Amino acid sequence: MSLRHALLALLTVEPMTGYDLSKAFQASVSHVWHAPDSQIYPELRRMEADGLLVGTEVPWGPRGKKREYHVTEAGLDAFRAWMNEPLSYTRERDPAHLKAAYLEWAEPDAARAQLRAHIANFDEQRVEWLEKVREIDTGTSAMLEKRLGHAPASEHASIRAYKRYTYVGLIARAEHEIEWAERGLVLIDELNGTDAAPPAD
Amino acid sequence: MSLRHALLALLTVEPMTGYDLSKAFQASVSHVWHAPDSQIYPELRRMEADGLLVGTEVPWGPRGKKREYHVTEAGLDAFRAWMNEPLSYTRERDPAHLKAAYLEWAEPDAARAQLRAHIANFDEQRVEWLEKVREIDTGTSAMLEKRLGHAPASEHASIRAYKRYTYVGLIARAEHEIEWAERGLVLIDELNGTDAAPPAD
DNA sequence: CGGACCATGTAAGCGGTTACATGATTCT
DNA sequence: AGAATCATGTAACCGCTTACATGGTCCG
Repeated sequence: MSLRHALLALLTVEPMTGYDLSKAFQASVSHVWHAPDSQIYPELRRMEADGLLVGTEVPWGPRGKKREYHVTEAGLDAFRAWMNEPLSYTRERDPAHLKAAYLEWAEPDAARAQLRAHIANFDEQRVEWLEKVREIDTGTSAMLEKRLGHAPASEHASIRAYKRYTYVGLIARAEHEIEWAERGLVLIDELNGTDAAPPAD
Repeated sequence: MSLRHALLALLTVEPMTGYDLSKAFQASVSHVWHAPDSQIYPELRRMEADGLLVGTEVPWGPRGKKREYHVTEAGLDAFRAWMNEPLSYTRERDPAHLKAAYLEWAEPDAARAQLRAHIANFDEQRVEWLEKVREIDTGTSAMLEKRLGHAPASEHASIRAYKRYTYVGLIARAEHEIEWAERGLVLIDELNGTDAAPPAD
């Protein structure tokens, strides 16, 4: 049910079409939340049916049209309610750590490749999030600046701070995952005796 | 598709029933992977149909019976193949960080409660994993000791080391999440001016 | 005899993935 | 004219959750 709230979060900035939201997901929430078109369009229809959004047909070119959604009062209430209610933490399901626990079954090279992929994955995320923080700090995030434009000045500090806080936390987590995988690479070498003889010194 | 491989991982130790596996999930893989009975039993049937397992009916009491599964060669091959192939990293979907990014929408107290729940959740996990590491170190993990009993002595170090490595990594991650949430609590206080006046000293 | 535990599922539904399908617009 | 992009979905399937259902065993 978080897709619904992620969509609400984005639509609190300004009315958007399904296509806009799809792009916004990639540009602004990517790596915190992902959703394909095939999920976004039907969900928007459902949200409209539930009264959280109102969709209006907007002409686009001579024959084309698009549907722009804006949040209703009920939608804002639903979003605030979600923000105020505690999250239910679901059980861990972590394939990378599951595999790590049984790494003795893998070929050493496959085990190394696994951990290198882990590093590559989180390094990529890290770079993206560093860029997000830079955008927050330099005022070059289109979505954030629009959001600030519609919010009272008294809230600007909070809005900016919470976004920054989120991304900085994700960067730290990515760095932790990278360090963990790097320790794993060392461990694989140790267990497979790549070092000729441990120096007794 | 990881449930299947988690089940294979556990069944490489010794033959077990669905009920045993359900318990083993709670005791040994809990918080790395969770699966309810309603998922385990049908999956075991499917795995048997796919030739990865063989199930044998074992009498249990005067009229009762249970089905004990053991891994076939094909099952071992499938498990090794999974261990040797790289994981595909799926997109992030992280409700806690999604909410954190929009914390200005929550009441300060709700925001605090949210972060405290985050701390409680990861603190609980941390305690469980610390206990797992202790069991590994003291040789009091039933599953691990059984596993070592069936493995050549030359592999004991690796088996133990990878399990330890996994849990230590998870502990570090939990601690990171706790630290992040604690920074968040400080941030909420700062933004809501709980401190009467910042000491200029 | 009752309560804790052992044992094995079915069924409905949900959120998400993957693949497919269609057509208009804008720019070069 | 063709390519990139804008725009909106449908359909099949999959893994997982939640709720429900049933019956046997073991021990005090």
